[in-house]
Amino acid sequence: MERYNFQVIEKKWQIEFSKKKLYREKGNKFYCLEMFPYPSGKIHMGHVRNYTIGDVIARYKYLNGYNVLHPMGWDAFGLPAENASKQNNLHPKDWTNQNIKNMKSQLKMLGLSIDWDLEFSTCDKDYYKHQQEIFIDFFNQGLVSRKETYVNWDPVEKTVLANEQVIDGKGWRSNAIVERKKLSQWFLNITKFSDELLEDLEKLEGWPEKVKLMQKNWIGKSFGCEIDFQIDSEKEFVKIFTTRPDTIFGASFIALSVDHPLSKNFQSNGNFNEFKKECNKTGTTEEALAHAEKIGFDTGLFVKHPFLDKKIPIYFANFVLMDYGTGAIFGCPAHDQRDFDFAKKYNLGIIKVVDDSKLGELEEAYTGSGKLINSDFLNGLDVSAAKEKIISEIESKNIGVRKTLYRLKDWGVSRQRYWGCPIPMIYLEDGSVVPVEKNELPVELPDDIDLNSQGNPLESHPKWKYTTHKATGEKAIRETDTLDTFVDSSWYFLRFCSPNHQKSPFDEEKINYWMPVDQYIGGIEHAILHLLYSRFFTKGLNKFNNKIGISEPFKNLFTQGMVCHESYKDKNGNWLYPNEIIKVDSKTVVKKTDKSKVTVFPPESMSKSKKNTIDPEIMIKDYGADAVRWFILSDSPPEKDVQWSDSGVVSSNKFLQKIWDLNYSINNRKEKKINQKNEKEFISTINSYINKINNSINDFRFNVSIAAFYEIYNHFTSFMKKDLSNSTLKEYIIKINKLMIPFVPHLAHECLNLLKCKSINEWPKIEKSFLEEINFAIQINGKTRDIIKIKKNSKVETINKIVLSGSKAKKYLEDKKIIKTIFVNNKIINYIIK
RNA sequence: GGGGCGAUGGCGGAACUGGUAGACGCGCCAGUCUUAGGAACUGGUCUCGCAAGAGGUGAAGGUUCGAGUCCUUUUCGCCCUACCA
Repeated sequence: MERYNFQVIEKKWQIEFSKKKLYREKGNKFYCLEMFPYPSGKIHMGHVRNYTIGDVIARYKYLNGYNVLHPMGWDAFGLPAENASKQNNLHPKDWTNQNIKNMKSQLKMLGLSIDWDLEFSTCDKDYYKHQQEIFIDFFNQGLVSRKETYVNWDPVEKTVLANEQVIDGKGWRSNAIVERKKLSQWFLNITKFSDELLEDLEKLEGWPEKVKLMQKNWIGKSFGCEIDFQIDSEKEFVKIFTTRPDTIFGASFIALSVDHPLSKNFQSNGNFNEFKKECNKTGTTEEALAHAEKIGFDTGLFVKHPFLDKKIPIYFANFVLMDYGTGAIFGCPAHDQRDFDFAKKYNLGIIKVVDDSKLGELEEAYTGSGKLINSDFLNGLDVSAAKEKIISEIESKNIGVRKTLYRLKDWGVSRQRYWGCPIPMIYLEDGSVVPVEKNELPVELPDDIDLNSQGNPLESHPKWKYTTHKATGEKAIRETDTLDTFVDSSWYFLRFCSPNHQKSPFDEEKINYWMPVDQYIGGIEHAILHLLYSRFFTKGLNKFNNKIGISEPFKNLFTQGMVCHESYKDKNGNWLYPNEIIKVDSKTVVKKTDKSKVTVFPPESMSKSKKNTIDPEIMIKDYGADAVRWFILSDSPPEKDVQWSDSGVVSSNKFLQKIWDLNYSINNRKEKKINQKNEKEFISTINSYINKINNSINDFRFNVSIAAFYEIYNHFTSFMKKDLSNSTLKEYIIKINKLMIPFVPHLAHECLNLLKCKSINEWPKIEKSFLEEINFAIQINGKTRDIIKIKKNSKVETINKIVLSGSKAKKYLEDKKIIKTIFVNNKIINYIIK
């Protein structure tokens, strides 16, 4: 067998790839983008999968005649750099640049078709300068506001977190229980686009339904109305929000959040304060929240029912949130489960107002549809009609208004951190806040900082902090907060179109040509945050700057699954890396060092904490980049999780070796006799495989493409032995090599080189004339009895003749009466017999 | 609690709009060749059966000439989300 030396050959082609880009003079544009990597220092298998998928698409589109943009850069700001700096006494800038250098060389080892001339980092002042400009534009357009609000304070990271960064009441990174703290913060007013962000989801046909649904739920639009309930014996009102105004005749209590303004009246009430404490104690775990008991505090106050001569008690309740709606609700126990639980506990009335067509007492709330009962003028209407009627009634009585509510909140972007984009605002002595003059940009991050100072190092950097307002010469103080790093990644895809443009964030002409991104590829973990923010930025820029002419940044989105591996624990309960264990047999796994027994845990997403990671660089060095790419694409559909297996990559390597050997053998094959039947059969099958590969690439089913290559290899080896011309074999192995370029670019190029192929930058066309014969199924009573090869569009009569003259199905038809024949062109014929 | 996705051999997974179930790979079994090795090659591998054949896609029912695919019910698993009024 002819050896293939991937170490030497891959390096050789990587030099070629870095010179050769995917641009073409002619052809439609195609912008292929993978999600922005954070420069953590080393690539992991998740990156390998992401960029391999992207590379397949980029190269495939290029070979099919597209002018392809395939850039890469670095999402380089963020907390890890600061933490690492403290540990290693290395400046965040140096730590980040080192990491970038290392990761870039690792990515190059994968043989990706990236145009590195477009590379930039978000921590480059050339980049964040333009970001500051956009921020100021947004500020002038009313898309930025400053609000004094309660924020999610992470006591470990000593910073504010966005709502989206709080998971189960804990910081997404530190896992510390998040505290509430009142701070003045900068907000991007994403809620100004709530409706557009929601409605435009429908335009995104190339997005997974799942992601669109997650965004829809996150925006959380709901219809209903506000109603004012007059507090008995007082002039005050309680304003509530409800989506079920139709159930107002079933109202039996009012529930307020403990933070509701009315709570001021109870500040000196010890019982109330105790109750409030009790509410705050409610656990933060999922389990606790799911089963948290509904508890209330009776205020002793009542409201008047707006349509009945009835008093309704007011409670404070732990399940009412201040930051949604008005922080107050009316409870209709019969038709809301929470209200039902609450009413049971405090013995409040349960009045059925929607007919559930069941007799007797309710055992749980009925939330379905039906006709209204016990509801005066609403009786007999169904739920939606009742809603309409009651809302107009409420509006005409002037006690409330129709209202649409969103769950989406404005995006708090202030971070009390050093390693981020400085917010280009200054505070004047009179207390006003103004943007930095645009010609003063960038507001540069100072290098000389003391990272060991408490809190934000920018706070304790007087030279940087104290400045003057250039327009008036007034003394001023800089904003020392920096921007959330999600801001950095909300427009980088625009910058890639013209990364060196100096005058403005982007060259309009370039944007108009390249945007939107034709294919965006990344992880599902960005389904909400990053993708929603990017959509918001695009809309913000489009609406006010009118520069980009698009309202959605990503035409097609693909979310890949994770890379998984088993994890191992030794007898002392310590996690072990895969290379610290030995598999004795299918059941026994032992530790390398002392041969002690190891417990094996089922595969899950690779993570450093469980040490179930595989270093891509080692795999590339041992088996070659092509083998790693091949394996990661071959084993599972790309949107599903894939399980890394060493034996899988070993066999990938072996197969690629065989492909090389096949090319070599064809190149040196002795000429054989020519057999026309063989020629035709060989070529027609190859054409059906080309068809299969085209379809599977277009559908992102690369595992199916790869299966087809295995079949192709088997097809070639069986025909190598038969009578078939060398020219045919050579012609078609060249086509196959071209089909392999997107998957294994090094090997494919080397093979084409071996065969002295000159025209490599084109995709093989299917020769339709060779796809005339098809497999056709013969069924008897719905059971398949034979498969025959026939010409496309053969007539029933022709098929009948073939069946009766010699097919395996013939014997089933003898002496039988055919009562019906079902014929489906090019597929089956089904004889129904008695 | 709400929402979504899924269930096919020992394993990962194929099967385009209903039309050859199990492609392809891994693993396993047997054989060949061997400086007997975790190399290479050949054959086998859903179940029952010597065979012809029959059964078979989590379970039950339905529609159809024909169901892994469509409908109803149900069980299990995974993911997201959360007192959102």
